[in-house]
Amino acid sequence: MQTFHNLDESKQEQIINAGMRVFAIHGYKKSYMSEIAHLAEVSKSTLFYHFKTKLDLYLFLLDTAMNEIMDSVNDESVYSEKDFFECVKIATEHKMQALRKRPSLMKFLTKFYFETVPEVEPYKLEYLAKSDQMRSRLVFEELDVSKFKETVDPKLVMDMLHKWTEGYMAILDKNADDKTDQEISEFYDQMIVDFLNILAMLRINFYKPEYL
Amino acid sequence: MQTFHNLDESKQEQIINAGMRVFAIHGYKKSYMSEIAHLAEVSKSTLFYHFKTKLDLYLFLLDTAMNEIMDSVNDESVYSEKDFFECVKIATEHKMQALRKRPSLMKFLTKFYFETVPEVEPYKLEYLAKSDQMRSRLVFEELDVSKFKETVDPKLVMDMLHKWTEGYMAILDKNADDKTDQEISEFYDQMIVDFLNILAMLRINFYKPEYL
DNA sequence: ATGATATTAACCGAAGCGGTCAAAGGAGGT
DNA sequence: ACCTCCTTTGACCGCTTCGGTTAATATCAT
Repeated sequence: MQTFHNLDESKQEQIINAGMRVFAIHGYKKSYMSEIAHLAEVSKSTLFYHFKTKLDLYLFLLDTAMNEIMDSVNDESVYSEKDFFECVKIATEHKMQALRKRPSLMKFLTKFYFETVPEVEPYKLEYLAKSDQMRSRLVFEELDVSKFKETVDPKLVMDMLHKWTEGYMAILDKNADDKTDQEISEFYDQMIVDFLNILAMLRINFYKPEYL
Repeated sequence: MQTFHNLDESKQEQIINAGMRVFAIHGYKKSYMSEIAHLAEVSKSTLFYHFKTKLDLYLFLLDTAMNEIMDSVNDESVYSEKDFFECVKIATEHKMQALRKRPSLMKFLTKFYFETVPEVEPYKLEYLAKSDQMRSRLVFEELDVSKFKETVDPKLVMDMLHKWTEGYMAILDKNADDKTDQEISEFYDQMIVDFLNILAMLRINFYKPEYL
């Protein structure tokens, strides 16, 4: 693991992406070092050279994932904006950029959270502590919702947009296995376009006329 | 497989649900007969008594899944309604009922579609033929969209609702592994409630006043 | 009791897993 | 050219676990 950071950055990326992806899809136990090695286009021995055991690799990826997600979320620019749609727009674009860089990150962490194998159990506490530090979900509670018509429930709008993005991600997820990185990027681009269109449509119809 | 239909219906259900669920989560190769047996609360030998091989069981589940999905979708009641929101409402409730009965069905079929193991490859053609018979997605093209305001794009609304349900399903999916069937049912109930609320909200704000 | 059907624990050979090791590249200094 | 050090790899090993078999047992209608 010390030797790992001396590698070409591109090869590091390959191994990290391959590892997260395989662990994200199959979970700890049903992920095999041979599979990760194959996807990363290195030999299995190379993995064992840089990481002494499978668990070592897993924990390294876990650490990497948690650091990256915290870096991307703890950006102050999101918290300054108070207009509902502007804020949602900025936050989503942020999240999108992070996921675009490492598509399997979220799924990897979620899968970890639901792991039942005893090897990884001890590390969940640490994970919970770190994710508490992220106040991402609380951010929307202090938003200005006075611009909405009375017939609109802001919480429902929030939920609707959230589920929409989850759905988009899920659709990508199903098809991602045989997509190139290029195609996945284009998919995210299309997603942002669709999302902005929806935001615009909702804004026109949900805001009181005087705020348009 | 002939002996299987003589069993108590409840035990048949247990085995079908366990099988679809395990195959849906792990795919063909990484699903183990021992795992399915454990989840179905029978012994591994029992599975091999009713189904000669793992592939036999898989193909039986595939057949069952395709028949059930076709039965639920080919219901004429969906096609008669022409009002946008009414039609979406009916179609979604239909789908929901089917998934509620067998939560892993869709995921099982999707997973099958993306299988790469040579054993199941030959059966994909048959699957494609059958799914072509289902005209579910075409149904919305002849809907009456004249009631919408000019600022609303019906296609975008349709897409938004579709992604929303996909998102809800994806969220369930992530947590489903350690949920009881009872809890999953309640989850679907909540989903229907949320969905109807969203439909109502959209209808009020997207339809021209004279149609409310 | 008897025969047919349904279920299981114990078992088997083969495959595939995590992990090791000796040998071989490859980049740089001399 | 040679040696040195770091990196990579194919071949290999012991062990687990898989799909599948078998023989013994449980269940039940007649």
